[in-house]
Amino acid sequence: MKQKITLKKIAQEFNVSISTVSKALKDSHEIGQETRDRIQAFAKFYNYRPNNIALSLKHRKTKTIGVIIPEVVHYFFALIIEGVEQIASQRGYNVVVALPNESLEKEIINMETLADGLIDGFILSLSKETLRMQDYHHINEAMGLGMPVVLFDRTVPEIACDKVVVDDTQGAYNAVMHLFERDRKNILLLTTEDYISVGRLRTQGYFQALQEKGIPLNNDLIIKVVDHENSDIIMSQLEADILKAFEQHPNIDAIFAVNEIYAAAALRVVRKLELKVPEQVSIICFTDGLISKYSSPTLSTVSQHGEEIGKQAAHLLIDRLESGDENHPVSTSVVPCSIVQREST
Amino acid sequence: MKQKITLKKIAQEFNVSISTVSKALKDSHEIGQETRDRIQAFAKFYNYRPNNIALSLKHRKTKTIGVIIPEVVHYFFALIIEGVEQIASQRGYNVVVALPNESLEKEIINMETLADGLIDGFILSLSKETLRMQDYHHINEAMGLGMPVVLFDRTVPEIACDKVVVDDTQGAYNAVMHLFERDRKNILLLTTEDYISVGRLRTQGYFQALQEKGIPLNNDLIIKVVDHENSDIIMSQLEADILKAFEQHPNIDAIFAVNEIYAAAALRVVRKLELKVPEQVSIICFTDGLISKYSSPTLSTVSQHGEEIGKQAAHLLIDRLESGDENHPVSTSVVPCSIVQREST
DNA sequence: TAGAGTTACGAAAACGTTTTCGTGTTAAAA
DNA sequence: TTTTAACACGAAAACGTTTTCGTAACTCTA
Repeated sequence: MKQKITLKKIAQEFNVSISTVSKALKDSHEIGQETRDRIQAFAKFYNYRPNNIALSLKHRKTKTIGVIIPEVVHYFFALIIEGVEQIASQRGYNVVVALPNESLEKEIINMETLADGLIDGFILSLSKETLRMQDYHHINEAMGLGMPVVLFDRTVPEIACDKVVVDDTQGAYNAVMHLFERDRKNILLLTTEDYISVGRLRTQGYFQALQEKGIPLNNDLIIKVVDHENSDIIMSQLEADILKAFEQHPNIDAIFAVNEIYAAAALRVVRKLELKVPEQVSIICFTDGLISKYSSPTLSTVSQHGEEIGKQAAHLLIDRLESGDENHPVSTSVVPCSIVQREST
Repeated sequence: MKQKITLKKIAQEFNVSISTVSKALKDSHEIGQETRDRIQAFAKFYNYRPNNIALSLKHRKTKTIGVIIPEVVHYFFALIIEGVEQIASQRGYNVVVALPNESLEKEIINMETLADGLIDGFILSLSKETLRMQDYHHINEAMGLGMPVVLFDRTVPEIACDKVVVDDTQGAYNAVMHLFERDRKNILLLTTEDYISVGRLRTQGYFQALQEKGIPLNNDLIIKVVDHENSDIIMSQLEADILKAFEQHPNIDAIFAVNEIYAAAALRVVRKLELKVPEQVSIICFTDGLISKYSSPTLSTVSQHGEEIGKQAAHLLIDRLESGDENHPVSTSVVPCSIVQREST
């Protein structure tokens, strides 16, 4: 096993000092042309690469940013990462990602280990548990220690930092309007409990659209999915609820789901009832992911433009990092949603 | 902004040396009980946490392992990460993940930046492009520099390192047998081009099963999907191919796909043809992911137990890291597949 | 030929730790 | 009282860099 080559070894080889080597490799005019050439050739031959750890220690910054994603499996989050990576590499930063898997405890651990010198700043979306517990001390602590944080998608007002959010209310409103345009009147809403901000906001959008159309709110047409560790239980409960809704209200002619998993459940029930999509029942949902794209019929969705969110978050973070200004004002950027129409509407 | 607290600052506070502080925090008996207590209390109060970068530089190891995943969006890879994380945190390691997005170039960049001091070893699955180009120099270079590598899922014999693979051939064989047991005779195979090892192996399993049943190979029943940057083009081409196969061979009564995306395409075509699943056509595929779980009907799959793969890979890597033995023998561990039966068979 | 300027390099500090090896002080043993 | 041991702590090197500040040896200029 060849050991990694260091400045010291090169210096020994040429009987010069470490500083000379360092400068020679940076093509400093302080070093004679001939020495420079020889050292550079040698370094190239042995594939010298500076040790990042040493650089980080020296410069007290790591040029890497940490992305914390509650759950990888969402295509949406995958897009975020891609967006962040694009901008990061453009602007000379590395990206590492951590996956607390919706757990507050792991979120804290992830943040702490990353914060201990490994990264310069965070881009993160809060885990469900964090939201439920309303425990944000770790985020605020990190910021208190001068570690910038950009929150995206699942944010809360209690944390004063840069944020990138989608216009959930507007997106939901548009989705429901999209259904109205197709002469749908009785729209079943599948949403989350209110502590999930995005669920709450999307529910609001639904309300707004109804109100504007002068359609009275019918609580029977709102199903709030109760979260549970076991996703199978969530799903079967949800399907039962949807079935019941259809039994009580056979005139339901559209479904709006706040994510594609719920829409998939709806699709199963609708199929069981032998209703035609989209002829008898239209379906539209948030999250333009794999399930919507590959289900049959394919599902119309509200796309949140994950990549764009990732890009903006990265820009926001790096801008702050490079401003060096402690009082850099916080900003919230809102990226609009757009409707992706497919077979289900 | 409070600056992060360091040993030096604590030392100043107490008018002792840095070494004393370091030892006190480690509860060394070299330091008087009283001093120890006071320093520990102070450190706790100010929430002292050692700087990881400095530790890494000192110990010349980072206690973090890098996982390189060609594409996040696969649920399978998400499971891998979870498995790795579990074992890693159990054994005191951090995990960072990089996502080259199926590109050889990004794979190389990712590896290089991580290798420059950020991690102690790699767990990775080769990107499609890497496999196509058969360019493995970066992997071998990393290993040459004493950076251990564990390959999983998409592996090649040209790289001599620890590996964790699924028994693709066996899994495919079992899947096809599963179809035979349901009296299916004419099985359409949807597979990849042969340079993707897992596709090739799964195709082999299909051949084996047919051979054992004495059923002659019919090339019309084998569709090899040509890869393309634009997944929509892949999909529509695939759907056209499947449709053609059904037109030429109306007696097709089952489909075996090497991944769930292809199965989703099959499902769409079958629906278009108004064939009942599973009554008229059974479907089974590799990759027990979200699409299979949430499609309707739900798809039977060959599960590769991603989490288990991740766990074994992590163990393999950490074992090697901690053995300190340059000649630690390489091993390949094979984790069996199992069939998850759902509505489609 | 003295002074100034240039060239080509080295010494050393710094980043935050850990760890080995002293060493001065005090207490116990001979 | 001298020797020895235990105790409590500090100095310094090391990890691999970057960077500031010197400085010796030349080369000009006047």
